Amino acid sequence: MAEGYDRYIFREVDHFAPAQIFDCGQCFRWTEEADGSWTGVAGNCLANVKAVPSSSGRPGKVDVTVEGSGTEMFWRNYLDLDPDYGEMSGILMRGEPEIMPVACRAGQGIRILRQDFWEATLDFIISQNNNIPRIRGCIEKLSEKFGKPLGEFRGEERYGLPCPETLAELNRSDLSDIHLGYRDEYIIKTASMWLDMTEEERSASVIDFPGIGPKVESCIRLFGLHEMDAFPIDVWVARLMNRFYGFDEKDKKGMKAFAEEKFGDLAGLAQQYLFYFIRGL
DNA sequence: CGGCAGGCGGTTA
DNA sequence: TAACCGCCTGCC
Repeated sequence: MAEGYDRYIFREVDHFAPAQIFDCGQCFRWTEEADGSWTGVAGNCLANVKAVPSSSGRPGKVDVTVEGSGTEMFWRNYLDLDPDYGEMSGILMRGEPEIMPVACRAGQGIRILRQDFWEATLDFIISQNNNIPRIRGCIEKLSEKFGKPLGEFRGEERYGLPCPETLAELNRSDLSDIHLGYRDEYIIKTASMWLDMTEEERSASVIDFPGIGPKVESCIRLFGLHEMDAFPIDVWVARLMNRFYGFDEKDKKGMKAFAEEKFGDLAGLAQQYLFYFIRGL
């Protein structure tokens, strides 16, 4: 290993499966290495994360190797290592006896990352009318072209996500080689609006940014503001709600009310278990 | 080539 | 308020 890396070992962690956390649609910048560890970018910090299981079902360790400025506290917070996911999934299982226990067991290594508000905003505007591999490609290309170089990890240079100041200055033609389609306009407008607002104004009016409707807003609230009661309904969740609970796939209102009643404060976590479960079927 | 997936914005009644 | 369609790219 090269010099200049910091390494943090978090002990006694259970409910932590990188493949579930980084590949369940909440983030787009993490990729799996041949050894089963995951490398990715959060904020302007580059890291490699590895789960180290211990014997016979005891809580294991999370091994984080960092290139950049992220502190131990930053990564503990970003990976959401403090909340008791066993307790939270237990509450969800007891509240809904039909499909939730199965979904919770299938995705018991899921945690909801505490991502940056701007990062979630940019990512989920790009996610509209789009699929995960293409979203990942767009965000990588955007970062390579307009983001800050963060250093190399295992021979590959990585870049931070472009800041709103940079994107607000661009024309649509600057973004044409990223292949964002009509979303390029939303990104530029949102970036310039972002700069004129306080943090309170931004979080109070997420849905007023161009390119953000109810679904994208819910994603930004859940993943960028860690509002655990937000319940994003994408096509997969709508299909699941139809298949297992008999909702009409267009009845988003009914689904929201159901989620609020059954899952309450933990609806967002419930959504992640359900999303992970239905995608695996 | 056509069909389709994906979520928002705008228009219509 | 709901119903509908266009937007853009990539994959089948």
